[in-house]
Amino acid sequence: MIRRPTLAVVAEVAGVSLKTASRVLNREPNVAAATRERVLDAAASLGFRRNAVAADLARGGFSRLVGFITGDLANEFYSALASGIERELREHGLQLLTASSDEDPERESSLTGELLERRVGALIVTPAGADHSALRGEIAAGLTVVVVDRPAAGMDVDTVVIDNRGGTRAAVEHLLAHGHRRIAFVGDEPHLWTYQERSDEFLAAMRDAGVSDAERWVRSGAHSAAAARDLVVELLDARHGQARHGQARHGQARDGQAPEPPTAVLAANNRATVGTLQALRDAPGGDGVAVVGFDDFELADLLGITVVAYDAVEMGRRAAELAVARSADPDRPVELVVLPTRVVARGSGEREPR
Amino acid sequence: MIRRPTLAVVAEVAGVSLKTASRVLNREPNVAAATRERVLDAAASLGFRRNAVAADLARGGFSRLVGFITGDLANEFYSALASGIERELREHGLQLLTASSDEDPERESSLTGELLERRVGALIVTPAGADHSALRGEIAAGLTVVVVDRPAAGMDVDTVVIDNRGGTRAAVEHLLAHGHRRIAFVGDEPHLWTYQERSDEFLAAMRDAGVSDAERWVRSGAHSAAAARDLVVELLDARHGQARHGQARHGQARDGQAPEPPTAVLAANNRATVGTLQALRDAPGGDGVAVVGFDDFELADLLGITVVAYDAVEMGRRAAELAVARSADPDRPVELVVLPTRVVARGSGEREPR
DNA sequence: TTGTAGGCGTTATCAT
DNA sequence: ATGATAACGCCTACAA
Repeated sequence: MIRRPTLAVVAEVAGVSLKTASRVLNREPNVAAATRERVLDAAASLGFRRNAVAADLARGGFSRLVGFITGDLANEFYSALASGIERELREHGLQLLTASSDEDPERESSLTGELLERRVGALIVTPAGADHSALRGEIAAGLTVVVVDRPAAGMDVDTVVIDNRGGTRAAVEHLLAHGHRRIAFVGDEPHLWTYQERSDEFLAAMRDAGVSDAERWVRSGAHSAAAARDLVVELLDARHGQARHGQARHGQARDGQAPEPPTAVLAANNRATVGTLQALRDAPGGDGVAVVGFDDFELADLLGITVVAYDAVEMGRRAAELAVARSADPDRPVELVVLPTRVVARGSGEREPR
Repeated sequence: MIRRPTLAVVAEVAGVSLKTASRVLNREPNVAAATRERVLDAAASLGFRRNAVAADLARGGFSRLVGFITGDLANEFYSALASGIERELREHGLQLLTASSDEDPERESSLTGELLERRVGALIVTPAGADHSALRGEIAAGLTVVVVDRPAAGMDVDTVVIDNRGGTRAAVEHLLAHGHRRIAFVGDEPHLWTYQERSDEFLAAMRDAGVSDAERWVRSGAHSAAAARDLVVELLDARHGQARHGQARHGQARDGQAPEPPTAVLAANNRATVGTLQALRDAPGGDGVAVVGFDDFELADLLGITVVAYDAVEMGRRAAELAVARSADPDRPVELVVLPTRVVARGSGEREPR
């Protein structure tokens, strides 16, 4: 195991000083063409490879690495983000360091620590917890932080999100336009920002359409497809309808009001969509119910599922872009990027109510 | 933008030498308890964070980073790999640096270079090209390389693959057991190792079952769902059958033989599966055709698709494990890990031929 | 255009 | 148990 040649060796072989060799290999100006040649030849013949570790240390401050802390890399949404981030970073000569928090705030903060030890120039985060005290200190100390997907409460940092409200409203209006009034909303955990945005706007849109008691059909807890499936099965069961569900906040039956099953479902995330489809397949009274899902997914096309789609790769790219911009100019105003969504009609959302 | 406190500062505040502070923070033995306390206090109060860049440089040789060069991070298979890799690396205090080659050999080699500059301790690669001359030199120089998914031709390195032949044979036998004899094989690009393994074994299994002319139903080029769809539509069109397809190597019609459409399709990768399903939905004569897909996917369950499944996250984990093991002992024998596959019956593969 | 000196923040060696 | 001192490989001044 021979040691790699260093810049000093290259310089010696080329018969120049270390600094001159450095200049050549960094494409700095003010080097005679002949000298450049000699250095390049020497480097090539030695198989020289600059040591980015040493370079970063010498330069001081941050390394040319950017950290990405995600909920779970195996999740297609996060990996799409990672893909967009990596692509953009490369344009700027930066490398991506990824770490999965498993949506665990504690793990998130320990990962943050590890990445900071690596002196990442920026941290791109899909915040798991609500407490970002650790990060706040770092930001004050000059760390660039960009959050994606959900804003970080109480932290004034660059943020990239999608237009959750716009997408939700478009979905609701799409269903309303096809004649639906009894529309159910099946969402993830209520504490998630995206849940709140989407459910709030769902209710607002319904209210604007003259449906004032849409709360009856709002359900949360669809963190997995299985949970979503159960929620929808229950919704479809007209005999119990809304009253049975555990979440008193939303599910209250109004006295004397006939429980009616929804004719359409707005599934507020991709797992909810899958669960909803399972429920519609399995439960009596499931067919004919319209579905619009938030988040596009690969087979939505084949399945004919109407969705609210957006570009996750672009989201990642924009986040990386913000990270780079802020690193270059720490004083620039904080930016909030809101990416558009669009309804992609594929059949499931265009069924008329029976 | 204040500079971070260094170990020297911590030592000074604690009233000890730099080396002692270092010992404490690295949990080295031979430090008096009282001294340890003082150093820990100083570090905490200063908000000290070790600089991994400097540490790696001082230690010399490799950094505590591992590189992963993948075809496309946005692809769910690769991101599953990345997830498994990252999880395993973390156990060993290593961090993951990811880079996407877009399956472009040229890009793969430039990424390799960038990662090597970062002095990664190991490189985990899903090899895109056939030429790995650059890597070979590095391996000779002591770099740990592990390849995943496909072996690297002409390089004797640790490898993790799935049992492509076993999975293929199981799928074929599954279909044979349900009465199919006219089974089509729809695969990716012929130059891919996985294609070769799967198509070879397909033919062997068919031959073993007494079907000697299964080549008639072998198709390649299903790199995208759309391409796969076209291939299957053509296969189903009994009037032209196999003769029409451009790939003379496989598709030759035998003179005087009646063209018969297949009663079952073995889709050799997940995109091929999607395309096949689209074709069966759209083309006349498509329904009733049995399908088994290689690679499991999220909605296979909902769609009732029988697949050859395996654990991609585990694949990544094993690769990382090998990388760690070899870094620790460069002289250990090269290992080839073959992960098992299993047929998951969900309906589409159990249809009897009409 | 080229070179010299000093330092980046650790870890390793070898004393004490 | 502790500490001085020299690497590690490069870059940034600042000369020449």
